[in-house]
Amino acid sequence: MGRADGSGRMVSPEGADDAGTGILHVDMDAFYAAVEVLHDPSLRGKPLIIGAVDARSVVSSASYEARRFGVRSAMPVGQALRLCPQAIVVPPHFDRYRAVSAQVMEIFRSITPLVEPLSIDEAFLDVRGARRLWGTPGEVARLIRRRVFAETGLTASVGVAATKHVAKMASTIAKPDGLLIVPARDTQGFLDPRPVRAMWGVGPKAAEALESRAIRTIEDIRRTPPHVLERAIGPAGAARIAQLARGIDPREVETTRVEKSIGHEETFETDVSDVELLRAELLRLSDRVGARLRRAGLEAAGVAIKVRFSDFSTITRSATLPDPTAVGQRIGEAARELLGAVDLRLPIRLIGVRAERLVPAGSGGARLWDDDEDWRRVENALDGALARFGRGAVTRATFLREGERDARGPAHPRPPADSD
DNA sequence: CCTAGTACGATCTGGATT
DNA sequence: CTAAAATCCAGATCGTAC
Repeated sequence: MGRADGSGRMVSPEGADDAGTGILHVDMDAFYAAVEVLHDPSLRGKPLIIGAVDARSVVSSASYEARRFGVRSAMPVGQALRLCPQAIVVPPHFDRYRAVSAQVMEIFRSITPLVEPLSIDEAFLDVRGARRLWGTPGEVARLIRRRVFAETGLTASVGVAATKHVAKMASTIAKPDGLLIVPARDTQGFLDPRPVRAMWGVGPKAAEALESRAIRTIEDIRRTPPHVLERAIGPAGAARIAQLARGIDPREVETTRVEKSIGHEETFETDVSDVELLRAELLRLSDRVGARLRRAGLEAAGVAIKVRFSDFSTITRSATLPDPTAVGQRIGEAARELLGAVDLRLPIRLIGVRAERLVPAGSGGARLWDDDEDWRRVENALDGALARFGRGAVTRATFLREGERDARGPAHPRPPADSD
């Protein structure tokens, strides 16, 4: 197929059949590189690598001129330069990308409120209800491509289909500067011949697990009995791809999403063995995490650290906080405690801090935690006292069971023959 | 010039609870 | 009353995506 370098560009003709569709996936082409060209037009037409200049950085984005040489995202910059020595390395300017991204998302929202940003440079749109205002899904897709180019100078590729999964696949195939419409009745024919790896959510591991069983195309998936798929990639994955392979994807375009974790990590320029330096870094990262939590009006109930050693092996350690917090110091203390339990025989390449199990700041979780704290005190006290009399541990559950009669009463009738 | 940073969901494991 | 199976939860890891 050879489309990773952009050679597969395609544009569905005007008036193409778009019956039964309504989900658009819009994806900006070589986004970071394209924004840099906007900023410095002398870069146009040249092989560009967007990536930090330090030794251990990887390619964040590459212009199609560079991709022709085999340069890909996530490739070490050094390797990319070996493939394409004449490439120009440009350090990333995320503020620029964010600004252009906001502009593009605004264009989407001027068409429909049903916009689901997937990342800084792509989004799903549900335009099924926009017909009266803007025309059919195919017409809306053309309008969006035209407007994005007119208002930002950037090209976007669009997939149009009946579902998110097919729309996403279609935009990938259309790239760059393309449009691919897959009318509902053509969905199966579109999916069947494609390699399993082209499915959204099938990465190298799953693809290898399937291919080693001679499951190479989406049609193969469709014809494989469930238990074979399950043994290859596990029950959840199997159920998912079995559905997607049949064009079944009930996921809606979701306009709101709650963050489940907030973290920061960093790779050192050279590996670090000095524990004091690591502790200082943990505190720095924790302060940043705390700041972001507060800005979002959230608190973390749990903290995790991540440590990558010189041999690239990686561990994570996590713990529950005494009570939820957005205070960098508290997060840092917890992070340092976790680091204390880590075997530091190997030098460390990367360290990170992540806030988990986020709850709205104030209210909410706090009361439950107070309760729990009280109970822990009671349990600990009685545990110690009663242990001496040869009784088993006294737990909160003991009290709840014993107290049920009086505390709950008729409002909570005891179920017939459950527990015990 | 070897391998970023951020985030999410699934899976596995071990302990506690029912 | 005890034993065991089922269930839940937290922590750890893995795979994926951009």
